[in-house]
Order: sequence, then C-alpha cells, then structure tokens
Amino acid sequence: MSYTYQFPHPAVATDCVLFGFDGKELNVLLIERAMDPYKDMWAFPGGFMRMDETAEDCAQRELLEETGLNIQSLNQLGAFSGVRRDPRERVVSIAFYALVKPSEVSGGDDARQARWFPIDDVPQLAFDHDFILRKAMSQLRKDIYFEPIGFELLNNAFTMSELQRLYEAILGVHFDRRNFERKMLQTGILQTAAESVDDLPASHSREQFKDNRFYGSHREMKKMDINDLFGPSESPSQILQDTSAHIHFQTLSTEHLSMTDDRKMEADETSPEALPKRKPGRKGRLFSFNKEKYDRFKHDNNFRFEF
Amino acid sequence: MSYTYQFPHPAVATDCVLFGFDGKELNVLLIERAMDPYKDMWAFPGGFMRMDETAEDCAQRELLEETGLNIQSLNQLGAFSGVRRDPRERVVSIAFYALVKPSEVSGGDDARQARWFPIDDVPQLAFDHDFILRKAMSQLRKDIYFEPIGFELLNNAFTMSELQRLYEAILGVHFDRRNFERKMLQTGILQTAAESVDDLPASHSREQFKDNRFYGSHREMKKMDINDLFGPSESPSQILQDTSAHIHFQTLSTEHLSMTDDRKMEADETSPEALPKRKPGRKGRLFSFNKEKYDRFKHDNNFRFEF
DNA sequence: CCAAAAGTGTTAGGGTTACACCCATGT
DNA sequence: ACATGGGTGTAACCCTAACACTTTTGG
Repeated sequence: MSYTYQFPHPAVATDCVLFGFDGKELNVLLIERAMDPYKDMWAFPGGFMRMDETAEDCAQRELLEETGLNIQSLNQLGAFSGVRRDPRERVVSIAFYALVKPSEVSGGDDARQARWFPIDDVPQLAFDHDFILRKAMSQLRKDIYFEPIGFELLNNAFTMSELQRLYEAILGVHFDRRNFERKMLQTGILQTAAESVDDLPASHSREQFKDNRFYGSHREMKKMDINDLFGPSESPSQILQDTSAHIHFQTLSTEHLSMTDDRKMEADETSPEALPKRKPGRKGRLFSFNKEKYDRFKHDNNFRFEF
Repeated sequence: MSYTYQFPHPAVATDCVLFGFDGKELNVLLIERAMDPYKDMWAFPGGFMRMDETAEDCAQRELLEETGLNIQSLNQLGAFSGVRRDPRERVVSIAFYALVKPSEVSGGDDARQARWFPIDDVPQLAFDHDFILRKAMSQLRKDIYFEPIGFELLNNAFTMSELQRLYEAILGVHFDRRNFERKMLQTGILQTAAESVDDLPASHSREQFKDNRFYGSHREMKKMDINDLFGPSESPSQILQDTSAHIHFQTLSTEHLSMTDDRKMEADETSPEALPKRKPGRKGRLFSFNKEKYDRFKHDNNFRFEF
C-alpha cells in the first residue's frame, strides 16, 4: 500500500512535553525508544499524524497510547521543521506541552518505558528534543504570567507553599512567603478548600462535605461553603490550539500506520510510574483554583500575574 | 513526476501575517488569490514548503516572491492543522507573523495584488486565515511585553508619540503621555537620535552626521554622540524559531512546485503599495532603539515591559 | 523534645497614577 | 489667531519588599 502525490510531502508528527510537579521540582515525562533511529535513547512521547485528525488530536492520542494519560489540554509550542531532524525522511514535528496533576498519574503499574525526569537532570534526548525541551521551558515561563497554568500541575486542593514552590521551580526565583501569599490572594482566583479533596475518588468527595464544615488554623476558624469546594475544573491556555472542526477527510485503516509504534511498548496502554512522591510535609490551609473568578478578572483587566 | 510514500503525508505550507504601522493604526498585508480555491478572496502571503528548506525559510521566500519584501525576522505562530482547512488536500500550515517598518516598504510600483488593510477593516479571508489573524493579534499582544518588537514597526528614528500610538494600537488601551515616556526611558533601551535618519539612503547618513551635532527642544539643547546614532539594528523575538542548520536533504527542481503560484502575480517580485502615509504631524524629539542596552538589561532582569 | 514548616503585620521606600499649563508649529 | 500636539513636574497613593517571632506538627 502506498500513497502518491504530485509534489513531495514531508511527514508530520507530534511530540509532547509533559510537565509534572512532585512538590519540589519540575519533572518531564520521557519514553525510551524501542527502535532506530536513536534506539534506547529517551524522547518525548509522540508519533505520526493521521489524515483524519488534527495535530492536537494526534498528540492526545499518542499520549494516551504511550503513557496511558488522557490529557485534555495541550498547548502548542510550534512546528519544528529542521531539514535533517529525522534521518529517515523529512519530518516536521508539531510540539505541544501539557501539565499534569500528580493525582492524574495513575500510580505505577508495570510498563517502565515511561519515566519522569527532574527538569535539571534530563538525559541526552533523541532527535532535536532537547531543543524542544528548551522551548517548552521558556514557553511555560512566559505563559505562567498570563494564564493560571500553574494550577494544572497541582492537585485540586493545595497549600500555599506548594503553589509557591511550583512558581519558584518554574520561574527559577525565590519569593518571600508572606508576600507571595498576599499577592496570590489579591488576584482573587483562589478559594479555600477542604482537606483531602484529592485523594478521594470523585464519588466520595461530594457526599462527604455536603454540609458546611469548618476548617482553619488554630487562630481563626473560617466557614466554608459547599460551592467553594468544587469549582469548575481548570483548563489551560489554549490560545494556539486549532479549533477547526474535526471532520474525516480521508479514511485510513490504522494498521498502515505502524511507523507510530516507535517507542518501546508492551501493551497499547501503559502508565508511567507515579511522580516521585513528595514528602507529605506539614499540612497547611488548603486552597483551590476558581476558574470563574479568574475568567471574570481576566476579562476586566487584561490579566497578568505580577511577580 | 510523482512522489510516493508508504504512509499518507499531508502537504505543509506556510502563511505569513505581516504587520505594518502607518502612524495611526495597525495594518496587515493581504494578497488577492488568483486561483481556486477561494479565487479572488484575500489571503496571507504564503505557499508550500520545499523539502530543502525549513518552514522559516519557506515563509521568507514566499514573502519575497509574493510581496518583494525581504523580512529577516519571522515569529512563529504555530501550526494550523484543521483537517478540512484546504479543500484540495490535507494541508498543515505553519503560520508566522512579522513586522515591517514603513521605510522598508518599497513604495508602490505596479503590482496591486498585495494591499495593506487596517486591522479593524479586514475583508473576509480565504481558508482559515481570519482565525490565523486572530491568533497573530493575540500573540503580538503577548510578545510585546517581553520583547521590544514594537520598534520593528517604526522607522529607525521615531518620536515618543509615534511609539506611544503604536503601543496603544497594539494593546488597545490609552496611556498618559508623560507616564508613557517616563517608563519607556526608564527601561534604558532608547537612545536619542538625529532627524531624518530614516529617509536617507544608508550611504548618506553616516557621513552626514560624522561630527557631533546638537538637537533638542526649544528649552534645552543636548549633545549627541555619533555612537548613539547608529546602534545595532533591531531584531525580533525569535524564540519559536527553529535554529536547525539548513542542509539539503533531497534536491528538487523548482518547476515541480507550481502549486506555489497560488496568488495573483505578474512578475516574480511584486511590491505592495506603500503603507497609507501617516500625516506628517509635528516633529518631536527623535529616539531610536538600542539593542545592546536591551540585551544587557534583559539578561539581568528577566525583562518585561510594564504597562 | 526538637526540627521544620505554618501563621501572622508593619513599615519604609519606590513606583504608578493623575493631573494643568505653556509654547511651538502648522493651518 | 486658533487648533493641535509637544514639552515639562509634582503630590497622593498604592504596591512591594524586607523583615521576626510564635505556634503547630511530625518525627
């Protein structure tokens, strides 16, 4: 089976830089390649685009296939089109980055081809993937000023110091604890939250906190409303995403796309080991992100985080 | 002549959103399509990528071919991969935006297929180009906080109010004259400049101002040094650009790429009419952008414009 | 019990904003 | 002469940065 065109066409692939935060440092997810080129080296999950899917769909599909993670919100980094970036043939890669909460990482099962690496301790990567990684980092640093993307790296409820450590890890700077908290609260996009919204299966949590409850420090007890607990779930900045309708243009059978099976895989769906677990640390007051308030705020003020 | 692959490949094209500033509003350059699909509609310059060039090279080449403008610095907007965005076949477009100084627009000659349109008065566009335009605008608004890209839209020497009108046009807000000037000067990236560095051919200007000269308002005369006049020329934010080496991977003859000749063209090189000329206005003190100072500043402070 | 992290306010200084009048130029 | 736009300074206010001690919790 072959495909013929009047003019030469490059192959188009996607790659995805997945960031995770373990409470201390930023991590990226890598996959060990099973085949040449760059056999046994580490690379980002990704693969070749089908004719009936957008690049976004492709990245999402590959991520699911190769890591078992179903990531809704991908941010496009751009196209990487170096003429010789893949020795097999001309391949243009459309790269994305995405952020994943620790709670979404379905703790280690078997497959060990996907692994988290601390951002400062990444092995040499296949293709031009270290170049892509650098772009991803700098893009993340930029985006964090305009979108509350940081929250996608934390569980639904988090302490102020987790949030601070995250911002410090991404931006590479140190903040004063009190000033950081004050500024974050001033933005108005945080809500107080109850304990352990995280670790409970979704079905439990709504029941458990049906009545109003109290929480707080030893100094002051604050009332909490059920509506504060379950704000709308976060979604990332999708400014670069192509919103075109997904319509089948030409139907192709999946079997033809074996080039996709580049990475080492045992089953169709494998999971990376869980993020290196943060030391539990002392529990502080818990917060969660309120997207509604953020949206309103943003609309008014051409929003930007100030640090 | 045909090209055969084992798996289906999309075509890859580039499109370029070119911004120009006439002293009053922001304009974009459009080209009238000569052929179906979308015959006689307006679209961004662009065309299909060759196998021996990066997307950046391609956009630059197409821009030269279709508008006669040689733009060095393109910023990538991202890939647009809607499955049906081109009715002919599956086409992934990598879009760029670029900024052009009025002095670079080689005032109108004959070809009238390229025209500037005020950003708020753009006709309906071919393909998904109005979507691309919206992305370009929002990207420009973001980028202007981090890179002094605004200066690429102005001639080498400009008045403070030209700069201010530009920022106001891009960001859609109004600034207080005095506060804007103070903040701009505080950044340290501006130099004072002599009159009419712009309109002179490059060969003239260096001679003309060899000795120190004086300029200034009626209130105060300030000394000017030759070194202030000719700072290094500006170059844009290229964060998303692929810096891979440009190496021939497969050599193809140009004739095969007739799909490129999509837009209405008479000659290989045509020029858009000049930007709608700004009313001359009263001349104020002139400034120019100092890239060296900007680079130093940026490196130190994780630079951001504050407005 | 001890170490480590959380909780909490104030002050000084720097930066931002808001604001008005005069003068030069061009019409 | 009149209208337009350039040139200039200051005061109030807000926000930021810097800073220390006590309490709680986990080990």
